[in-house]
Amino acid sequence: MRPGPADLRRRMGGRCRRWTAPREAVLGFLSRRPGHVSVKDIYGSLSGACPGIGMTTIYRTLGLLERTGVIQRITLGDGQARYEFKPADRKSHHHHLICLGCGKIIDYSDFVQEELDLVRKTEEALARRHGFLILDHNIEFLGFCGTCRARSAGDLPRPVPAGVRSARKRPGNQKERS
Amino acid sequence: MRPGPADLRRRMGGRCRRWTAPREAVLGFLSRRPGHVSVKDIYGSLSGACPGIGMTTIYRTLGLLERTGVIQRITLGDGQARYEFKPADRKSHHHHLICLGCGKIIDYSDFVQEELDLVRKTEEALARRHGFLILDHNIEFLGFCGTCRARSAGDLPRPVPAGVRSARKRPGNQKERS
DNA sequence: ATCTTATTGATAATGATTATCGTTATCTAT
DNA sequence: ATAGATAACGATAATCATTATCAATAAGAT
Ligand SMILES: [Mn+2]
Ligand SMILES: [Mn+2]
Ligand SMILES: [Zn+2]
Ligand SMILES: [Zn+2]
Repeated sequence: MRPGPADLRRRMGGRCRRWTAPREAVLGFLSRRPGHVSVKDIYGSLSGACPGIGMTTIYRTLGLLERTGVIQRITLGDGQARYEFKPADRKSHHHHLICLGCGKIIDYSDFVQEELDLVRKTEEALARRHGFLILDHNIEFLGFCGTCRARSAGDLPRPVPAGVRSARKRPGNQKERS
Repeated sequence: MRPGPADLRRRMGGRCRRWTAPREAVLGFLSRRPGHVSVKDIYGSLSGACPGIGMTTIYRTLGLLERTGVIQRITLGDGQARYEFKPADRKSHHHHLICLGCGKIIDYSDFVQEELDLVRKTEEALARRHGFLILDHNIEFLGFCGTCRARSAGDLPRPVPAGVRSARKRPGNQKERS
C-alpha cells in the first residue's frame, strides 16, 4: 500500500515549519511514481494537483526533501538531475550501456537477482574497508553497438577509409537517451 | 614511466583525423596529472603548453578523448564535470567511492571476487541481449565517508547536508576536492 | 480574526556546456 | 617543398538547468 498524505507529512518530521500544497503535491507525485523523474516531469504533471506551481518552488521543495532524506537525487551526467522516492526497497533502478561510436545510451534494468546480490556484497566489503555508508551506485558499460560495430568492420573508426572521402558522416548524436 | 607525446598520439589510434597542439596539450596535461580534474583546471593550466587555447576546444577535445576511451568523465552532481586519465595498463584499473557529503573521491582497486564476477557475467549478458561489443566499464558507489557520517549523526533540522550541491554557493573559496 | 513570517512564484541572474561561423593550420597529394 | 581540401580552432552568441531576488501570499500560532 502506498503512503497517504498524512504518512508523507509525518515522514517530514519537524524538518519544515509549514506543510503546504506544493510540498504535498511534489512529494505525493514522487511517492506514487517511482523511477528517475526529472524536474520537468514533475512540473508537467502537477497541473492537476497544484495548478500554478512555479519551477522555483519545485526546485526548493526537492532540495528540502533531499536534505530530509525522503527522496534521492541522481545525476546521470546528461545535465539534468533526476529524483526518486526512497522507499525501503530499491526498485526501478537501471544501469547504462553506452556506445563509444555513436554515443547512444541504453538503459537496462533487467537485472538478474544474482547481480543484485553481488552488488550488495560489494557494498558490504567497501563499507567495511573504507568506512563508508553506501547509499547508491552507478554502473555503466562502454562499447560499440551493433550498428557501429558493423560499420567499422571490427575495427574502430578509421580517419579516412583510404579512398572514400565523401560519405562517413557521424550518425545519431551523443545526447540521446532511451 | 609516463607516456610521452608519441605514446599519447598512438593511443588515439586512427580515431581522429588530425593531431593538433591543443589535443596534445590537453591529453598531455591529463596524463601527467592523474586525479579528477575540472575543465577550468585544464584551462588554467594550459597557458604554457598551449597559449591562447579556447574553452570550446577543451570541451571538444575532452569529448573526443572520452569517446575514444582514453579518459573518463566523472559527474559529481555539482554542475561541473571532472575528467581522469585512464592509463593503458590493466593494473591501474580502479572504481570510485564518492562521498555525497564532502565530495571526496576514493580510488579503490581491491575488488572482491564478487565484483569481478559481476562485471564478467553482466558483460556477457549485455553483449548477448543488446548486440554490444563491450570494452570497458565505469562503476561508482555513492555514500557518506566516516567524517561526514559522524557530522550528520543528529537527526533534527540540519540546514545543510553540506555537500556537493552547495559547493557552488560559495564562490569565494573554491576548495579543491580530491 | 489577527499577526508573524515561512513560503511562494514571477522574474532576473548565474554558470556550465553547446552551437555558429569565419579563420587557421594539418595532412595528403602533387 | 607547394598547394589544395577541409578538419580543427577559437571568439562569440545561444541554450539550458539551476539559483538568487523580492514583493505578495497564506500556514500556523495567539
Ligand atoms: Mn541506475
Ligand atoms: Mn579515479
Ligand atoms: Zn553505436
Ligand atoms: Zn565525506
